[in-house]
Amino acid sequence: MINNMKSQDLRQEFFNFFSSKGHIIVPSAPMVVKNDPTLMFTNAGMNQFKDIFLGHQQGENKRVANSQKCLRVSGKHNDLEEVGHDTYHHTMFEMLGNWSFGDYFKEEAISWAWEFLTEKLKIPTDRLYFSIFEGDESENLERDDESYKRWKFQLNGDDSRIVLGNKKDNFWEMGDTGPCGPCSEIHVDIRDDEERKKIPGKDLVNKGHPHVIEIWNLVFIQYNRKADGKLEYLPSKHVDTGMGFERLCMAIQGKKSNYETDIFQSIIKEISSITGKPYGKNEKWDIGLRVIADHLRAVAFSIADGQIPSNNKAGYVIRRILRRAVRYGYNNLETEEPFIYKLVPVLASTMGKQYPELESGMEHISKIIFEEETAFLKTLGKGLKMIDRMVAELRKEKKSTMPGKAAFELYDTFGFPVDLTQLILRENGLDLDTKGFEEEMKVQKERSREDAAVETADWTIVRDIEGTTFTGYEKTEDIVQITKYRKVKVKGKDTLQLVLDKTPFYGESGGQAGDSGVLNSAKEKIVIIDTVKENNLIIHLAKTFPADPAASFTAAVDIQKREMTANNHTATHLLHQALRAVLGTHVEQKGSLVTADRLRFDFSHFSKPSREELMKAEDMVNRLIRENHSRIVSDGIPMEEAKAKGAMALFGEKYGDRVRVIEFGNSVELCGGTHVESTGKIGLIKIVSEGAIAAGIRRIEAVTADRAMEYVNEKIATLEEIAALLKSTGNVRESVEKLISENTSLKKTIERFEAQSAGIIIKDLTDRAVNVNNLKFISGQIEAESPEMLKTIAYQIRKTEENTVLVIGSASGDKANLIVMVSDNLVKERNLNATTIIREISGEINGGGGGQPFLATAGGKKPAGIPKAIEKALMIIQKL
RNA sequence: GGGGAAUUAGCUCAGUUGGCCAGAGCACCUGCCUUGCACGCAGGGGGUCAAGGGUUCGACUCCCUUAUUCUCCA
Repeated sequence: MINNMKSQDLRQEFFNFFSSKGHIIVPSAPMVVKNDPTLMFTNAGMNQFKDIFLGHQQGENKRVANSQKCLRVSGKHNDLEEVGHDTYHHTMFEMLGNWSFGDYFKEEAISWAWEFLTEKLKIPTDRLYFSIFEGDESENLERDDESYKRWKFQLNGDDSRIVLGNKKDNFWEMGDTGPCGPCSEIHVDIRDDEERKKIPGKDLVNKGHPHVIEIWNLVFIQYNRKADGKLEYLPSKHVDTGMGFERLCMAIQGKKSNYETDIFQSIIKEISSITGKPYGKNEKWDIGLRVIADHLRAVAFSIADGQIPSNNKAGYVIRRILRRAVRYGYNNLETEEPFIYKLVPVLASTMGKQYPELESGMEHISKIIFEEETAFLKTLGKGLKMIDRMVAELRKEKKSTMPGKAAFELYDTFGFPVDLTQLILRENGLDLDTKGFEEEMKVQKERSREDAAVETADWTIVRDIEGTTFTGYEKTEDIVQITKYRKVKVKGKDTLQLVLDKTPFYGESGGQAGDSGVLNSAKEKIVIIDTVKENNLIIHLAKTFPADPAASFTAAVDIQKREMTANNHTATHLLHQALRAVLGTHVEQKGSLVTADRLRFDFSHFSKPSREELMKAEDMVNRLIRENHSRIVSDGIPMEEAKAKGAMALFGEKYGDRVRVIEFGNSVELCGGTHVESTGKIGLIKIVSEGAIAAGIRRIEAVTADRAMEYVNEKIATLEEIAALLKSTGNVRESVEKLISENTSLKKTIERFEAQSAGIIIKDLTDRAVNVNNLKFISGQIEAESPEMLKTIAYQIRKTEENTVLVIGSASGDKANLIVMVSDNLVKERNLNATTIIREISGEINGGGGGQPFLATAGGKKPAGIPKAIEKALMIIQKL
């Protein structure tokens, strides 16, 4: 069956085949899911058609086929830590599929699968096995005889290649409820003839043998599972098939491993040439090569879909995958420099034809990977230093096990992978307390979970009305009634939540802060601090509970705050447009916060925008403001129409949803927020700051309208004040520069003078030195500007005089300072100690102090005691 | 959203229960040596120890607040 068809041709063959059977070939949906909160990544071909199966939406075409890029990093059959150790697990893979939405069913699906595999691709029938659902008594489900008959027909009446499968293997369900049905799998046996003679392939189906594998699953959706667990027939039946592309290539190209197909070999060859580690020579190298080849695909595709590695959610998953690749490079292939980014062009040339986003985004993808690699290698380097120190310490203490806590600290705080820690320990003949590590990990997880916990009381229902109507687009004041309320305890703090039948209050969402305001009834006034959104429910956070919840209220939004917020929100849209114009269309919104006071806009961009670029963007927004573009709102239009208008930034919306589009001139965005009527109202925008928040993501903060004026005026006022202070009428900068250079030279002059005056004092003091008990005793009260002066003198004398004890004091206001210096030779030879001396004498100035044997200081509140303290010191020396 | 860590010269980093007036390498400047590709030697300049507050005789070191960056968990 060795066919040697290239992967690209094989994929095309699939499209051609199903195209000839009346299917429309659709492009792959993004691998990174933006509009389904239950899913971060596309993990199966059917994801993008979920709504059609659920009956929420009609498909445009009844017959569709495609190749879907998928990512799986967790789940029962896939653990990230396993990828690369075997020859068939992947994080990212392609799923070929053909779909029927209420059109053809089992007969066609089976006969086409047969035709494609055995006639088009010429896979010998004696290598194929077909499983069908055997039925299940507990569900009262019968054997899938339709499929059985059809396969038997294809096999010319020979049913020896048909295998019965149980509910676990051959009954597919989307979730606990929803569409489901029997499925029929096609398995292929790619073992050598010799092995095939020993054990029949039929015995190995679904037994986890790496060379007797499922390659195509045909799912026949004919039931709907209801909430009570019962099954009912669907009015229209669907076909959902999925064929693992990498496996298919392996079978057709006569390889024993997915990684030996041309899909991966081009990448692996490139890694080999960079690292000098060929594939197939050494198991350790092979694992590294496989891991990197696999992860490169996952990471590159994610970045192409706009998901940059970051420190949470989907971005964190991508970061972990990339770091795992770096780790294996470092461990198994001895790479110490970034190199994965160099592989992007090879990947783009292998897969770019089918996935053009790889080619167009090549430079961007490389850059992001390079930065991430560099950052992680730096982290590793730091960790290695730390672990070396820890190993040395363990050795010194003659311990053989590193505590789990230490390894956890390395991991948790410094991001140093545990497996590396373990490896290094092993190389040094040490162990790791893995149990302790796991325990620390558990504590960390619990802490995070606890934080998320909230205590929620049940709703008190006032009126039995479902949901809330938002009237805030048209009004800022409305007559409303309370439908329910409750108390919620978050981290020990009570908040009071009110839900209204309708409300002009905007609930925090889409980055825009919630409204505040008041609810007034005939008898009382309730202050609303904030408004939030929980799913589609608008919840008002109140300061007090109403005494009479059944009363009718006038809800009034804080208009000033609302208007200021609207200024900032519209300005955010204009800024987005301007950044795309100035920096390029790779700029995409990654987050946004709009409050009354300011706006914050996060966007994807790989380098720091220059001052000029920022000014250009700001200028453009100000121009758009002056051009006074009017707001055009299209509410409740279908997603497709919004896209046709050129709407940017698709977040959280599901395919087929009704959406709201806001337009100002050429700015078109999907947005549920509140905006100004025309851009002129904003008046002015000023960018206040710009910085990085993650690799490849920048953040801009800006102010508008009154706040922008305040900002500008403040800056001007400061400048004017400085000019006034400098009495500079012309160039303030020159004046400041002059001032600075003068200042430094003055500082030096002072230093010189201080040294000089210290010199005079020192001379004076040394002149009055007395010989006591075989040593030189220097003492006196001096006038010092600061305690620092005493120190300077003491260090100076220490340098010039030997065999000396110095005791000097100075007074500044009502504070007294003392310093005692003992020459090094006296410390050594006669065991003198400045600290003991100062302790004994500092009582005289009502203070205390300490220091080292050669130098000690003390401070106190009785300057009059200085002479007495010095006297006492002399007595101590005399008594020696 | 929560936890941990870091921030010291232009750059990369040391700085040990709070105390020898804050150090190294690279870079920079001056001089010497020398035809070389990290030259060598001698000397020198450069620090609000992230910012602000507190404790102390004394804080880079301890405590609090803020900012920025890294990192783990959700």
